[in-house]
Amino acid sequence: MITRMSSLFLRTLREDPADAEVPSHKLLVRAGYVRRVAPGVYSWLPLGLRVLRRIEAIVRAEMDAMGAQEIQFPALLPREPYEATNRWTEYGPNLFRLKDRKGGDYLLGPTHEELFTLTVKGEYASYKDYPVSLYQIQNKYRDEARPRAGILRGREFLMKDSYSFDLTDEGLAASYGAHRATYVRIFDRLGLKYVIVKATSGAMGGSASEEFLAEVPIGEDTFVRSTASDYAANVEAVVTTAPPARDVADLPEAQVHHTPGTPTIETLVDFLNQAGLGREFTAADTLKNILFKTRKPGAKEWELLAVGLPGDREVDTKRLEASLEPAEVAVLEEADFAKHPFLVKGYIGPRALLDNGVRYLVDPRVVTGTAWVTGADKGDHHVVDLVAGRDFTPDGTIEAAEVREGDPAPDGAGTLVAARGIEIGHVFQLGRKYAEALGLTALGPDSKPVTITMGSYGIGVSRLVAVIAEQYHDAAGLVWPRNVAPADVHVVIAGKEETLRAAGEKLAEELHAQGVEVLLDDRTASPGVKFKDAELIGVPTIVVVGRGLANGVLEVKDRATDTRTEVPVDEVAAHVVGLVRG
RNA sequence: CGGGCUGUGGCGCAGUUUGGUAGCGCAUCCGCUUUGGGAGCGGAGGGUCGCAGGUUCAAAUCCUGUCAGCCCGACCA
Repeated sequence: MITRMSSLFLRTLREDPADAEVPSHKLLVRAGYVRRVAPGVYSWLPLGLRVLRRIEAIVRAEMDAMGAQEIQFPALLPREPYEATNRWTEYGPNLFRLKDRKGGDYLLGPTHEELFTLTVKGEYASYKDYPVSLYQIQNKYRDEARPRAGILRGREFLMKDSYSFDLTDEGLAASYGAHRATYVRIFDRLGLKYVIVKATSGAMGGSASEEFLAEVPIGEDTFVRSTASDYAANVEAVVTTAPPARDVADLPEAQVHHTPGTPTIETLVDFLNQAGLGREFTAADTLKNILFKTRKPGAKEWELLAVGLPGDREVDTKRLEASLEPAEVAVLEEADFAKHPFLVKGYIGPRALLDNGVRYLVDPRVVTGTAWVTGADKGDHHVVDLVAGRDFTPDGTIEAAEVREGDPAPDGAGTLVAARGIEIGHVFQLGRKYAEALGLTALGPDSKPVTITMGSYGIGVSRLVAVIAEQYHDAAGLVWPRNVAPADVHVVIAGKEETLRAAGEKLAEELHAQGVEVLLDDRTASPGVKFKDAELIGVPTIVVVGRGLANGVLEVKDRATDTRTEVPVDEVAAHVVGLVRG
């Protein structure tokens, strides 16, 4: 196809839109790919729609190749199925709800687990029907509290979601593996730089969950990876490397010291180092005990929880919550301290906690044989050389301490560094939650019902347009990878002479005849305008039909490297076809 | 939900402090010139200044209220 810019529905902007912050948002708007309609809601203009469709086609091709079957549900859904799984209420304010003229409740689907499950239930009844994987590529709706960054995080977005249905856990594992491999192929074809991180499976009780994170500086997810291996994980999933336990036999006795005016770790360390104890203390030698309260789902009563951490580490709330899920966590309030006089703020030690039956979990670094400076359970007193496994035995360990750059990687190779990413895909062994809630079973060979086990897998298709733009742009504009570019080649007629126009038209026809998608700039604008637009739009190959024509050559530019090659006119078509076909 | 900032032609902004005929750049249209890096000159169209109420002879400007947007955080994934 030849797309003529003289008639293309396109208006590029010279200036960045005021509401755009991140590069992809600025460039996609400036280059005329998308336009904002409402917060988090965007229109796709012709060039943008082409990129979206090309990404969608790659996703579809790979999903089909793995044997998943495409179906399509409505975006407008009735309340009932979501009532059955409790998500009508559980999903909270992020759910777009609406009423029909009769007052009936509807919603705009945020995900479609219920519909997929019910549909399979409606069609399949025998074990012989399984396994099966279904997918759709469909708009999703979430009333995000704060949409941002253009199409990177919208309230309407295009998502590929698929679900696998298996009879057995082994089957689910295989379906999960197949999806994961397919995702790798999709993201590789899209040219993305990404990592696969372990994700917490959350309250849904799934056994395995991984996120595909595209590495972009403006990403909203922080993850860590190893300097020496391909280990990468969400901060919530990092497992602390614990030192080996030590023999407690030769360790000095614990001693209580009067430590006036030391309610914080900093003041304590300063005090100890001036107390003449014959050694140097650091914050990492102290054990601080932080009080929380937790409540199990459905329970009324809060339960006390103390977390013991090396004094140089803060609690990472997300890691703490992930470790305690599905229970709720809250910090202890003044009133709670008042109720438990044995908790001496600033001087809480393991003994009072354990003596009073408070659940006490410690950082994995607190292994048997480690000696600590910690609270002595009365004001202005600390105990030195309190040894784990000898003087106190915690109820267990917990991953609650912050992860820091330089910490050893859990796989033993290298240290951790932080990076930013944005989620582009998620694979998740859902298990039987939805099948149980909605009664999806198959009759086995013994005529007994078997509850189906499910996997759920998502790819943010529209988000990928922005993510690719984030990874592929420069100061002048977008730089699309060939697989997703809105055209294969951008032919610029750089001048007004009829000979230039004729040569440009002829080249476009030749390329078109060979199946190359051509964007032809046949406008009357000045060459400078056309060059700027070509760079903004970001088609990977630009052919300039200009002053070189007098010498029988055209200029072929590579958008990414700015390499310019002069090619004889009658060889240009073949040259470009060679580039496009790679 | 908390904090900060902002609402003025299609887009980007000035004007608000100190009330007095609504302005600039880009884009659009017409004419002439120009054509290898977002052209020049001349002309033109287009805005009830987010909305409501108030103060005033007079409000984009001051006051009250309200709505919306953006950014940071919380939340979500």
